Amino acid sequence: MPAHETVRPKRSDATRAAILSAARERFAADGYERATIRAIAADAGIDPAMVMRYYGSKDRLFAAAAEFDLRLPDVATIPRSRLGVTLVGHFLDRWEGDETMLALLRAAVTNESAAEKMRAIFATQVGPAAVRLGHPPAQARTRAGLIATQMLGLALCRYVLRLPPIVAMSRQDLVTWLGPTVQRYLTR
Amino acid sequence: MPAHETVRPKRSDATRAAILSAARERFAADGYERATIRAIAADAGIDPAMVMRYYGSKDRLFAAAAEFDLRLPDVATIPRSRLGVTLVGHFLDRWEGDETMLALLRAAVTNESAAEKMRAIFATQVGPAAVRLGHPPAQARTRAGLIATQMLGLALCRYVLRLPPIVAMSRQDLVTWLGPTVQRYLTR
DNA sequence: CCAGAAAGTCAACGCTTGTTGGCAAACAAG
DNA sequence: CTTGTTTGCCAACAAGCGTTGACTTTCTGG
Repeated sequence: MPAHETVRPKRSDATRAAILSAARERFAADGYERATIRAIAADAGIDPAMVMRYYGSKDRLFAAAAEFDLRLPDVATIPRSRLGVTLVGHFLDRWEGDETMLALLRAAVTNESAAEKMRAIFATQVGPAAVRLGHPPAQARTRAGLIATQMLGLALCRYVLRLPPIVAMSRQDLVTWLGPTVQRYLTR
Repeated sequence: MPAHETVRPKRSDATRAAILSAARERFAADGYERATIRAIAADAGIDPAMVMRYYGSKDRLFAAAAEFDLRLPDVATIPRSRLGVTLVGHFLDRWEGDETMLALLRAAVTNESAAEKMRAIFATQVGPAAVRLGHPPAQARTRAGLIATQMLGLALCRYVLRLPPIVAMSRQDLVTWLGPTVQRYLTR
């Protein structure tokens, strides 16, 4: 197989993608243990055995389905005074457009490898942003953690627990209320 | 049985208590579905059938084990400027001394009746506190929800996900950082 | 001391789960 | 057309689950 040619898409790619998409949905809706391979396979319209063939085990399927990048903007390009509101808005966009984060959050509560993935996201994606703002590394890690408490708490209350007052709030309301909090955690 | 006499403690009360205590531990450590009746019974040193006899079903056992009262102090007696730090300290005390809240949080992510219980706690215990501070009811509910995002987010990161920077922080650090946030959510 | 109730044990049920191996159909290459 | 490989389905497994009913042991009131 010549390396310079584009690899021809395999016939099974569509199935793989269908499995991954169904898996994200189920993990997001039900959490790790209640999302069954059989249900995921049924959603994808294929046999449970195919899930095993392509992903090996439920654990590895979850690992593949929960790959997530926050895609944080470069904080250096954001006006200092608008850091908080911008980031809160970005988190909301990133979560509502893709249920991967919800799957990860629901699973992380009872699954250790999912929890580890969540820790890695804040350590490797939010932490460096705080460093770029001029904070020493140790302090940057703390600030990233504080942002996690507020933003994951928001996700928990709005999407998982569905607290009525939080569900009722508009995107703008949330940005207005939580923006200053994140601003303070990031800039003192 | 004369009503004026104290009811003699039944012989089974110790067992009932042991089951409840083991159940709280397991639900807190493993979440609702991974905490098995068999494991709870083993921890309590009795047969799984006893759990069924005394609590009827796993659902009802959980309901009994997750009864929780925040025991919020009367906000009217707290100096206005210290409301935030006082409440954050109180939440921390209430959570570290009793794993019921952790059991409830872990279970609420995948169990609807646990989620309902969590919603009720903030609606009936935190909401009224905001009303007592002079806010109109609708606004008080919103404020209680905002406090939930921050305090449940803290519990999630510190006790469930175990984010290292949040685990490393002292009680005093947390009060200092989160106090002003809760203060703002409560007093504008 | 004795009958009846309470407390506790034991073995099993029906069901669901992740996972496996064998076999049929569809495709690709010669 | 004939191979060999890829893709897929089917049936079954071993294990674990919540739950049940029959049985034995322990206590208690008269």
